[in-house]
Formats: sequence, structure tokens, C-alpha cells
Amino acid sequence: MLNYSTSEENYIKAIFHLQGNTDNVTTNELANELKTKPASVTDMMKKLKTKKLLNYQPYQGFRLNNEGTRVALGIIRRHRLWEYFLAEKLKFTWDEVHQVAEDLEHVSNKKLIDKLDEYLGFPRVDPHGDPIPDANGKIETIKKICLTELPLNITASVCSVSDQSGEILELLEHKKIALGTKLEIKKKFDFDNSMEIKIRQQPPMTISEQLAKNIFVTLLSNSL
Amino acid sequence: MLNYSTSEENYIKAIFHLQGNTDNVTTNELANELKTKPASVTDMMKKLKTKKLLNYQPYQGFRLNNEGTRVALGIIRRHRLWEYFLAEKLKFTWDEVHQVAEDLEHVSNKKLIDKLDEYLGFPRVDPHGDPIPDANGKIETIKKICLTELPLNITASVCSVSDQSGEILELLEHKKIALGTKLEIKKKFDFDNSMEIKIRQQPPMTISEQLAKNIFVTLLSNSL
DNA sequence: AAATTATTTTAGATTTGTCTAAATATATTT
DNA sequence: AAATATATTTAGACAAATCTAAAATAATTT
Repeated sequence: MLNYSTSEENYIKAIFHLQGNTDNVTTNELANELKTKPASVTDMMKKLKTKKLLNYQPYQGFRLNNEGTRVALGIIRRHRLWEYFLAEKLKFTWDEVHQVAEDLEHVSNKKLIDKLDEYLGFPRVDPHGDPIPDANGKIETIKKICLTELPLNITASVCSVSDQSGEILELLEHKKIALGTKLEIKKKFDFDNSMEIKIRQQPPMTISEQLAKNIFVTLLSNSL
Repeated sequence: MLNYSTSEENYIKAIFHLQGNTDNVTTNELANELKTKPASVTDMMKKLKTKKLLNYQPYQGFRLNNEGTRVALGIIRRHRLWEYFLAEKLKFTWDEVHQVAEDLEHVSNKKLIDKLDEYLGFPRVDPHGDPIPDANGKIETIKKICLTELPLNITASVCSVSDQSGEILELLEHKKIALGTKLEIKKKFDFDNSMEIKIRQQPPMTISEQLAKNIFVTLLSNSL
């Protein structure tokens, strides 16, 4: 259980988020993600390769290996637990938690994080609906679908919102849509792709295509 | 409200703790406190002087100026609020909180700290009995005296313990002495400087000079 | 397939924070 | 007050993380 610098951790986390199941991450992609220069990325990739956290051959891009993935999941665990703490206990809003957690995540004291996890009641998802890895690095795969993909009359639970701007939060608050809100689609209108949705004990309401595109839900069969 | 690096903050904090009301802090003192080398201290003092946080003339030692003190109190506020959080909410023991707070204190987001303060109920002292500066940097001066200085039959409240080892904590736990415990001295024995103390609703007990020297109390007139 | 374009790497510089060893200033002895 | 000892500073080096500019490699176009 070595410790890694804040900078190393930021690179590891960014690679984790960029690498899909198939292709390698490229130097430019990572430089762009981290708002740094390609030369800096190459330097760090050499370093992380000697630390055996990733596979890297010059000009061929890179991927985290098992150890790198383990480290990444540790960082993500810390990040999401702090996000949960900030939102749940300190009453930060959705759009504020990420930035603050960016700093807190680098305090890598295992006992601190495991006690925080316990204090929070072992939450399974962060305030954006993303799953929190457990103390062993296990992470649930939650089948998120965009609200635009949800079939009619199927109840689903709001699990995340991709846009985190103040504007969307204002709108969601007005419409009483929050994380965990259970809803179903009653009608879709081809004219403007707006839809009428129903939340239990509330009258039906209409939401725009633009809003629906930013809302993600999980089907309640594999509920949270 | 500039931001300072972790290293700068550690120097500022250490100077704050070393500087009394009169004399300057010396290079060697600070090097010893921070377990670094005198040359490194000189380098940093030059830097902090250009940042206008302290007074420093070569060979004459240094002191924080008003701005430096303000910065130091901000760091101490963060440190002690996290200590309180760790002990109170996450159930860390006395001897564990300091080390973890050393890392957390460098996350310098004002909103985070002010919300944490509110969440904790605006605590006035940390788990070691040291006062927590408020959001404006105001700090209470608590008149701590060593238990060995407490007059007979005067009730006082335990406010801090200088030694933070596991051994002393074990002993204090056994004797049911905790922070906030109210006690008075009934007898002092010149032979070995041991003393008999009384805690309300408990039989009198004897404690050694060595233990008494490590316990600090506040008189209840200027109570916590 | 040759030429052009885009991407990636290398080489060398910079900043921050640290160190060792040597030089300088201050304090203490005799 | 001169000699010795201690404390402090300077000079120069090093590692981490970054950058710019140039070189090398790969991909694309004609």
C-alpha cells in the first residue's frame, strides 16, 4: 500500500475515467483532460510505468493494469465518500461537492476513510448517483439509462444528472425532481420530443427533451 | 486571501506555536520542531518575508506579523475543527486525531470549514482542550493550569493532557478521567508529591506526580 | 509511395522545497 | 579581547512536476 502524490493520483484517476473497456488512452486525450501539456503526460507515464501501475509503450497509449486500477478505485472511493459527506452532512449542493472533494480525496488515510464510510452508513452511491467502491475496492455496476431511453409506464429512479449547473438544479428543484425520485413516462410527443412524466402523488408534468437528456435513471428491478 | 502551500503552512503553524509573547523564534528551534535542516528554514524565512507574513532580519530570528498570525489562526482553526470532527463523529481516540488532522488542515476551502464548524455546533475547544479560533480568527484564551498548581478544594475541569501516548490514555480511562471531568484536590503528600483527588459521585483516588504533571485544568469560574 | 499533417517524445529550462558543505556571523570562554 | 564554540546563512546540488521548442514517429492525404 504505497502512497502516491497528488499529481500522480490525478493522472491515475483521469486515466481510469478515460479508458473504456477496449482502447488505450492517448497522450493528447489525457493532456486535454488534465489541462496540461502532452510533454508532461509523457513524463508522468514513464514514472507510473516504472511504478508498475500501467502498461505503456512509447507512441502506443496506455492503460491501467490491475494494480493501477486498484489504486484508482481507492481514490474514487475517497472522492465519492467525501462528496456524500459534503452533501448529506454539510448540506452542500450537488454542483459544489465535486470541487471540494477534489482536494479531500488526496488525504489517503485508510482508517479515516473506513471510519467515514461507517459514519455515513456505508452509502452505495454518491450525490451524483455514481457508485462508491467499498473498502475492498469492489464497485457496483449500476445500469444507468438516459430518461429519453426509458420505455413508457416503467417506473425508474433518478440516479444522476449530467449537467451540474445552477440552472438545471433550479429547474429540478422547481419540478420536485431529486436523486432517488421515482417516476414513469406517461406520454412522449414526437413534435418536440417533450414528455409527460408522473411522480407518485403528484399531477403529471411535462419536461423538455433538453432536460430529459440530462437526467439518468435506474430501473427499479435492479434498484439502488 | 491568498493560498499557501502545505510546506509554507507547516512553517507558519510551527512559528506560531514556538513564538511566545516576547522573544523571536530562532532558526535552529524551528528546524528542530519541523525535523528539517537550518538551511531549509533560512530559505523558507526569506520566502515568507517576501510574502509579508513575518519579520525577519538575518541572524535575528523571526516572528509572525499580523497577517502571518491571521494565516496561522486559519490553519489552527482547520486543524482543531477536524480534530473535533474525528473524535466526536468518527470516534477516533485522542492520540489518533492529531496525525490525521495534520493532513486535513491543508484543505483550505473557507466554505467547507465554516460549514463544518456549523455542523459540529461551533465547538469552542478541540479534543485536547485547546480553543478553536472562530471564522474571524478570534480565539479564546483559556487559563490552563497544571493539576500540580491547583489549590486544595477548588473544583476544576480537565481541559488537556500534554502526553498523548497510549499508556497515559489507558491510565486515564481506568481512572475515569476524561476531558471535561470536574475534580478537586483533597490532599497533597509531600513524600512523593502524589495527591488524592475527588470526582463527584466517585470515591477519592490517588494519582502520581508524574500523572498530575501531564493533566491540565481550567478553573470553573472561567469555565468552558 | 511520397509528402504533408498530427501526435508523441526528447532535450533542456523553471519553480518549489529540500539537502550538504563551506563561509560568515554571533555568543561564550578563558 | 582573543580564541573557541555555536548558530546562521550562502552556494551549489538534487528531485518532483511542470513547461517550451525541437526532434522523432505515426497517420493521413494526394
